[in-house]
Amino acid sequence: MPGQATGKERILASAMLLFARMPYSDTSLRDIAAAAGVDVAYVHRAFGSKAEIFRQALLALAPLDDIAAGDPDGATMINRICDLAFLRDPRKVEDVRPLHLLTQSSLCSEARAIIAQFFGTSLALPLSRAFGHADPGRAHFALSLLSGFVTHRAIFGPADLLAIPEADQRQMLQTALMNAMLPGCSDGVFGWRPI
Amino acid sequence: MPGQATGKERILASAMLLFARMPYSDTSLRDIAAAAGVDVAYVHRAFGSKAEIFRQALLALAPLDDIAAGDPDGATMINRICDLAFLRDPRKVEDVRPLHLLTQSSLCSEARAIIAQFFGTSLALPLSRAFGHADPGRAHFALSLLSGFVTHRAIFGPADLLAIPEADQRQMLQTALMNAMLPGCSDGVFGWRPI
DNA sequence: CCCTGTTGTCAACGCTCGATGACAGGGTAA
DNA sequence: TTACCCTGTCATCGAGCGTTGACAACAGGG
Repeated sequence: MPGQATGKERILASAMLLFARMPYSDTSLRDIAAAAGVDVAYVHRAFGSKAEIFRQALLALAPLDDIAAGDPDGATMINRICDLAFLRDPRKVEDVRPLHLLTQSSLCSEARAIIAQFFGTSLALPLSRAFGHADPGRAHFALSLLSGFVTHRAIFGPADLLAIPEADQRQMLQTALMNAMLPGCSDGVFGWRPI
Repeated sequence: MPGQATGKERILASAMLLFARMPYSDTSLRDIAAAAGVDVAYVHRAFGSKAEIFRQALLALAPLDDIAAGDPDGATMINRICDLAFLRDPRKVEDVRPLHLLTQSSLCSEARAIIAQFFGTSLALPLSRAFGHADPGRAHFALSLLSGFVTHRAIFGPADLLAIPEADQRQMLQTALMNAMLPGCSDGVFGWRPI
């Protein structure tokens, strides 16, 4: 945490980091306070409640809205979505991938509505549109595979999976998402070829 | 809970139900005790610890060991694994799918090790073997997609996804897993044809 | 100067949690 | 009968949680 930032900023940065690293219920205000170098009471005082801190940490990830910019085709869209699973956060908050903050707390009731809305409007909708609105359910299906991959890798981190070079992991994920979106995986509608 | 069953049995049945419905950390021994109609102390006394109850609930609900019975080929193995996501519990414990118990608590640190071991030894290993040990990382990759689908559908339940007939959902999932396991998805090594 | 708001600390509250020690009934075997 | 385990209850413990009230330091404006 940079010492130059104000306490509130340090709290939010710490919250983003910790909420992306462990689920909502496992992240205590005392942990956040310790990481930000302030008192527990001030963490609560500055934001009002724990749920509000989480909400603001989620909103701070807002740049994900740009994902549908330029009305991309299916392959491009999937490529961008895969970025969320592999690219680090633009603010370079350590090793936090943007999607981690969504998946880590997906089981938490306070966060569920926000996350569900994000998946629906910011991801599934543009993804479905990029494939010609073929079948909106298919977009949700593909995204469920994506979030599973992100969660599984982050939580369990099976050695066998991590042994695969990241470029190959990404290739596998892209293929899986593309196949999920295309009813027939071998027709190469968008010039796509399975590996 | 049937009144004829012994206390220990009622506790385990309640634990299976509750652990599959909400994450480990949100499920208290007091909830389980109330559902089983016994005292909190006995829940702990009868099993030793909360983690042990969870472990036994896991073992009881998903007879995952049978999944590799008969040394099945890849397609059969994937078919059986999909059962975990769609079939109800054999004991007909309400609407609980076996995999729910695994995915609901996957984010909880206390349950993580237990679940990780389950995924590794009871699922990934036999799945990998069914495909000729080709690439153990690929099995973990496929399983991550599976758990993502189960979790996503259970937690968010997007209307567009639920609108797809269950048989079609299953077909999509099977295809996705098969494609994930096969480096080339169109060669039909096991007589498999994409939808 | 005083007044006021922001930033922050300290100590503590009430609550829920998992876990324990003491103990009671009831069946069984010696 | 006596001894013993299994089943089960009651009261309680210590720890961690989110939250709150009281208050200190410090700034800026009148």
